[in-house]
Amino acid sequence: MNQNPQRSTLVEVAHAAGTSKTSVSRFFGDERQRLSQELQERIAAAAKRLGYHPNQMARGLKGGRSRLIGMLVADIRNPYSVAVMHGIESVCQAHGYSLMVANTNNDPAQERRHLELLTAYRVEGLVVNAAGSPDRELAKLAEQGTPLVLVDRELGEVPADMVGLDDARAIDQALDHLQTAGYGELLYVSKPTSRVSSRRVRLERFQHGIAERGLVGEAHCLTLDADAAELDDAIGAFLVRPGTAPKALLCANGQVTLAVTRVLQQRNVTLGSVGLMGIDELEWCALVPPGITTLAQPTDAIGRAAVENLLQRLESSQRTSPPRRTHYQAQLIPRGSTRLPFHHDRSQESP
Amino acid sequence: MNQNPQRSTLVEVAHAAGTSKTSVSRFFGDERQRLSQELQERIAAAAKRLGYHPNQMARGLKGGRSRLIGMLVADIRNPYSVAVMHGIESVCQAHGYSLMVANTNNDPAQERRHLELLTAYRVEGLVVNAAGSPDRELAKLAEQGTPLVLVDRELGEVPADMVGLDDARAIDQALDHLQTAGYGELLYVSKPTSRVSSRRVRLERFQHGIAERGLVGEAHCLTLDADAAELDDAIGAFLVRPGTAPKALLCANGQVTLAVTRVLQQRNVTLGSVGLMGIDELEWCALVPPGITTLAQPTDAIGRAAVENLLQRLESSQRTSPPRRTHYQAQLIPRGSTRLPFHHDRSQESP
DNA sequence: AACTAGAGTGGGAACGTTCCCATTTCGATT
DNA sequence: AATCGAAATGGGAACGTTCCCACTCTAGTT
Repeated sequence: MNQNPQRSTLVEVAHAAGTSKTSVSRFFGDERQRLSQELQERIAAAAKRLGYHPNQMARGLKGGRSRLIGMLVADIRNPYSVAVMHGIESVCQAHGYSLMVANTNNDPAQERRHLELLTAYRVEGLVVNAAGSPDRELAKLAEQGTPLVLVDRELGEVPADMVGLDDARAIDQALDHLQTAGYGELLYVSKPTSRVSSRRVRLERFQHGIAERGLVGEAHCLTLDADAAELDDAIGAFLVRPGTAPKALLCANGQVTLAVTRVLQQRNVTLGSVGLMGIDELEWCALVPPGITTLAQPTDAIGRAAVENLLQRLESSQRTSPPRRTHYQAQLIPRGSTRLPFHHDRSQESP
Repeated sequence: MNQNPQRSTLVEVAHAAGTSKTSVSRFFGDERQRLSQELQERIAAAAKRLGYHPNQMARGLKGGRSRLIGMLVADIRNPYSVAVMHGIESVCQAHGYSLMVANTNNDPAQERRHLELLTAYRVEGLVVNAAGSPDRELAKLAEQGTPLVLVDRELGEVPADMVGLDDARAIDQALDHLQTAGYGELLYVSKPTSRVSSRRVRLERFQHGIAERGLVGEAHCLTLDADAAELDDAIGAFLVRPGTAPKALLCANGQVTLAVTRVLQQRNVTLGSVGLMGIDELEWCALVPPGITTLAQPTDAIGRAAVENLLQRLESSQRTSPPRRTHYQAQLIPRGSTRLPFHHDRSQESP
């Protein structure tokens, strides 16, 4: 019919409805009550007929409100990140914000790039779960008035709210559980702590924790993707090391749990006789016999809390109040992988 | 220092650099070559000093190019969707586009809502992987000139490109594999086909396929979240049904595979003696002994193809050429779950 | 009868860009 | 010497909104 079905504008609707742009603007903004019933109907009809939808870009320009929340994710294929993102998204939506997600593939260069993009779209708030973390840029952003929330990891110099797991307590829970279950010699496996605060806290607490509890322990940090062989070697060495107490592996996060489980399986290790436990609950942990014990993070709560923090600063404009930290407790889900077979009873050692 | 560190604008930079907004615009657009070396340096310095970043909203307004690609995802927690999304994101990025993701939780109302939002931001193209699918709205969008790509599923009336798996061929591969492996009696488990074309194609091909091959078979569609009990019942009934040939289950997608595996494990079924196979490769499929046979989808390729399609239409402006369908082949990954134990040899039946 | 309040409406200037169209300068060509 | 073209720059009108500030009623108050 009409050869050029361009998107129509406010003015066109106004014209079609025989009124002014101001009234149409009021209709689509939140000021309908100011319009007479009759005018409202005319506008609604015209808008529908023309297939009009307000242009959010133009709105953002004038009003200064983009209604956009940005999120910087280190690795979108990590189930943890996705779960948190899910929580974030629902809160955003509930408050009329849209979420703009940028995946950085754990690459500082991409982080910087994406951060720039996000600010170019004038996101009103930013959730950051990044690796290398362009601190300087983030700090500048915060300074310019964009509220920031860090998820799972802090960044030393950046004054921002933080939401995450109570890492220290989680490690304590793990150690307590393993000790109670009868394991006495531990290997902690983590990705390199680099600049990720949660990894660092977990590692340190592990070191302290085993000392406090009189356990034998050792920690190993490695990049999983790079040297699969290294992980295999480390675990191999741990397993053959002569020792008196039952051995167990503690995995710093879900990705590590996956990698470690693969290695153990390849080595034909029976889970339980060698203990296995990981932070992060994954959908398959119950399926690998005899079930892998995990510490579940309340991912949804973490995501929600992140945005709620953001929105609070945004709306109450207590923008400059000091940074808050919110820490959630992990939930222990005990399964067979930390249950010693009978013959491994504490009082006896097999030859 | 400065009490009001507002974001600075083009004009401010121009002023600071002692030049006009046009030149600054040229500097940040792609027309630097038109500026003298000296002026370029002055602008760069001023911009840096003021911490200037172009406002993408304003750019979008004037130029009509939002540089935004939208994506409607039915379920962001589905690893398949995330994998596809990953492919999409990298191509977007490579071409200077940003991705705006909207998760619809399989809810038509949210789909509509989010679609509206996406168009409000004037996304230049749209990737759709939705459930209920507001066909009308999508059709209108397409009509208005926004390129559309459907992923994994088609929508009858919407004239749009489509990228996905060669579903029919995949089912054939599965049936061939199962038959060769010695299974003769099959149960196909799927979520309700409803309006999802890929599910429908797979189901129909299964029905035809077993007939063609002279296999005994049956299909069951159910919503996984709602009645976990129903799945258990269905599988139970299938397993006890008297039959002569070895039995196997075929799962229509990754979510089904997960649910089915849970049921089988709870029922203490040994995988292999009852065959199990699923579409979609999941990271844990190798870990559940003796390994679950899958048909892997080339998710990354699918995502990339989706955006490439979009960009082609966007840039070559062959906007009105007829819809294209791109189908990828699945890759069979054979594992223990479709390997019959010896005593199940074809020529004999156990008592 | 003049005044006020408020409800309903509209005009026009922003918002921060891009892009079309000048204008200036200067060396090269007629 | 007059003309031309190209290179380097700038002025100003859009883009589609919002929002401030009118303006016009009608009805109630003095």
